[in-house]
Amino acid sequence: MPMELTGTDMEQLDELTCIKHAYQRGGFLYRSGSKFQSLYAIRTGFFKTQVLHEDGREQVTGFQMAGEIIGMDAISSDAHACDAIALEDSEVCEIPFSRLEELSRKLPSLQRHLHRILSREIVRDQGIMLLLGSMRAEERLAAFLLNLSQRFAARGYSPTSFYLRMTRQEIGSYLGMKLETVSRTLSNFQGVGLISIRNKSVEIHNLQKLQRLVGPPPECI
Amino acid sequence: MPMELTGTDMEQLDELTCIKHAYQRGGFLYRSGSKFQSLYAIRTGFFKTQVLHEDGREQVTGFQMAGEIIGMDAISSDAHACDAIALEDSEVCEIPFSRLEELSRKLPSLQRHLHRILSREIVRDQGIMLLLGSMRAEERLAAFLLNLSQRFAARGYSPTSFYLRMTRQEIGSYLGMKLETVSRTLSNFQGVGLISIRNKSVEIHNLQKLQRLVGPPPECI
DNA sequence: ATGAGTGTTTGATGTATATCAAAATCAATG
DNA sequence: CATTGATTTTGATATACATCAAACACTCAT
Repeated sequence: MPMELTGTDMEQLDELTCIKHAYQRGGFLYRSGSKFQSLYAIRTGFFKTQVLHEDGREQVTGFQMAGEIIGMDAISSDAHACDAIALEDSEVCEIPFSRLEELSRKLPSLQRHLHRILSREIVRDQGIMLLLGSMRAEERLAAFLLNLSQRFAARGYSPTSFYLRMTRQEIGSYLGMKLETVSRTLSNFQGVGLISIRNKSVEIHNLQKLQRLVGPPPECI
Repeated sequence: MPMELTGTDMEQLDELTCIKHAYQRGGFLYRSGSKFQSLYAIRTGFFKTQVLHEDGREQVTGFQMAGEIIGMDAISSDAHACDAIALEDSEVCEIPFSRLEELSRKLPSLQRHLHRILSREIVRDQGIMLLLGSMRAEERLAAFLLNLSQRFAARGYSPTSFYLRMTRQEIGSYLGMKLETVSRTLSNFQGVGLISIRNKSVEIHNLQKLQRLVGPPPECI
């Protein structure tokens, strides 16, 4: 998990023997309200997290992929605050949180790492607030595609050609728009030659143009 | 800061002698990009945090009041990710983060407390994502007023009569709507007798009705 | 293969909220 | 106390996105 640990630290880290679990597509990693015990490191696969409003409305709060840690919202109340659902067959490492806390008291570098992970999640959420609060549909979708592109690239996959694991409906929920608007906007992008999209396969033809789209609102150009 | 500490722990906690600072209204507690050193506990007053997009757009990400901790977004990158600005004359306690980490290695209850605070911020942000992604202007504003109400109540102030420290513009930025829409919606609330609002003084006449407003979308009633 | 069911696209229309604009109110300062 | 600038309210209009609806394409199981 952490990369910047010294040799002896590393051995102690082994104590944090995570338990591996497999989840089928559609399976719940955890449910909102269930007792908090562990964080989960995604080894392979793809998840979404969503919060449900009493009245049935749902909001997708994130899409998580290999190497990312999930479940941190539950620390504050000892119960999970959202659902986590596998979007494809996946493997996760369960990290018992009490062990992690114990160990991070002994290993300052692990402690620092944990704090960074928690903080990174806060920064990510703020980015989404910016997106939801002040961007138009086109910009949101461009930002979304660029974000996926970067994360795939960071994992050694193509930044310009990838497969969407989520439905238009889930993209829309995440970005605060309706599935029809998602579909229309993607079609527009294709229409102007920015991307090719056929079902869930995306090919980005012009990353820079996409980046410029996220930028200033139309009146400012 | 933490309430659930044993006696001897408490003495050690004294080592975490925070440095007190005063800020005038309009003053920056920290700026986006500045080096991260400390978290800040607000003792008195009122702050806002905002992220700025390159192209000038800004998004208010939160309003913080006495007793709340601020600055946690900066842990992940060692630099602040947003601005924090005093909305009235305020006092904060600076908590050097390296000292806090050090001490929380010795005091499990402090460690746990810190983790909870970080996690609570994540949960809060998810709530705002839900609000921005799936609520209408009326619901957002009702949720906003109720949230302020609860937080004032928790501090011993009236939950039904309080003073808004922020402008309509700042409320709008926070809630993802324009200041005119904020103004109009507040006028509507007043029109139907839900609240009285004169400039920045709010009086809530019917908390329950306000609560019901946050709930289901109109078609579902 | 074939059909059922789910997900996607596209069109026509409606509506919530943004935009533009002007007046009214408030706060600060000399 | 008067003046200036910021903030707020309110109205008229525009527009981005939602809604409703129907056709179309996948996926999966029989």
